[in-house]
Amino acid sequence: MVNTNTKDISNPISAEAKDKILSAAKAEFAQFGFEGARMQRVADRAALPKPNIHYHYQTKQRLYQAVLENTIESWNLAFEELDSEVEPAVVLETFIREKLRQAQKDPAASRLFANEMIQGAPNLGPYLHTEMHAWLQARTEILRRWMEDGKMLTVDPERLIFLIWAATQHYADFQVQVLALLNRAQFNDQVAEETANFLVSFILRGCGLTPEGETR
Amino acid sequence: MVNTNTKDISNPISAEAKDKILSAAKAEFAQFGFEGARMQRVADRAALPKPNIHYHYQTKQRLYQAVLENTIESWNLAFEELDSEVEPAVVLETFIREKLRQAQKDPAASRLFANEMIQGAPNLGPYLHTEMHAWLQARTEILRRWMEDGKMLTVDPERLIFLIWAATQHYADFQVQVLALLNRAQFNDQVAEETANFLVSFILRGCGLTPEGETR
DNA sequence: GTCTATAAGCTGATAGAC
DNA sequence: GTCTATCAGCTTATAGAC
Repeated sequence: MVNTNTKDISNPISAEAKDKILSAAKAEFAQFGFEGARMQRVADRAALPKPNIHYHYQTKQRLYQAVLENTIESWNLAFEELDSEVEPAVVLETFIREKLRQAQKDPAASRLFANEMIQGAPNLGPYLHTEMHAWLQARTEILRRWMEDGKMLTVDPERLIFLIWAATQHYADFQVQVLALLNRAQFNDQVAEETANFLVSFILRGCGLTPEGETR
Repeated sequence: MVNTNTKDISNPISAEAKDKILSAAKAEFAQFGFEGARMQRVADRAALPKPNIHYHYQTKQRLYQAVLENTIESWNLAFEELDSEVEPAVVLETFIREKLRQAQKDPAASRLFANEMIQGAPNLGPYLHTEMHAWLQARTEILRRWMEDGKMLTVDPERLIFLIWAATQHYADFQVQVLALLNRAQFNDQVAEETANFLVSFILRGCGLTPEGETR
């Protein structure tokens, strides 16, 4: 095996097919989970014959892992920001808005993880205890420092992160419920903006960080 | 069909078998979703031969709908409380603690709904637009009245409910992730208590309802 | 009502032509 | 690398004995 990268640069046509398959598989696994996913539907979504999928990824299990790795990659890229020296309110607001933006732009990624977690993380179990744990530790350390410095109220930092994750991912994972209950047809920019504004002001207030313009 | 109830009172033995099947099916559908669920695994979980499942519920689809209806029933029973004349802080605290208690006691119910929503609510679509919509309307009306009366800060009432749902259900749906990141082996009473205390004080503060003992 | 045996069709995966 | 044809095993569901 010469090249284990996601994209095989040596053959653009093959790389394009692999990307198309990966994207189709992501949607399929996100909606139905690993066991519920069908290779035929992946092929249909990618508009390719079924054997092509097996040619590029051999088995359903390998395809699933490729999708997971590919998604985690882009997932992590976006959230390194929460470690700056700027004001807590600004950092938290950026974090919340970015998470919500991802939930709107790529709900399939969120649903893919939700499915994997609901099933008990059979594939991402090790990841939770290593990279994700380390990521969380680094963020909570920053939060703890802010609390010690009196820059924000003292709250359980891990559970604060959990709440932000849950509250933002909810708009991807439960999108159909949210839209039905809000009488909206789609999760467009307006709904996203209203949601972001609510979440930012509500969560900042919970952290003792009075949103600007609010009188106390 | 004489008796369409969940429990067939006329035959206790049969009723017991149906309950055992329903409980097993709930666990299976909660973990794998409708398409990922296997009738053989349902039978194994119920410790019954597979044909018995089909004798009582005919098809996989009917079994799934029976599980959904059964779960919604017990789901709704617990949340009528949010319409009293007592203090907002008390009502919200009761609501949050009750939701979290359910997430701990019956995580399968939460995961079942999560799976159905992630898949786009193919079976609960109508329910979202009728009963659930009506339930939410009634609660947000109470919240709006409290806001008008100055009893709490003015925030988007629908999204406040969404946040409480998301934040509490997270501990059922993402339990494996939460436990891994908190370095805990199980979601026991202590973890639940710590979580409830965090959520209550954080969310009440977000609503402008200072938790008792907090200095501002 | 319960269970063993089995049918009919679907699903992941491959053989082999191009 | 891509596609048609196809296999082996699994999955839902039922037939029929008890």
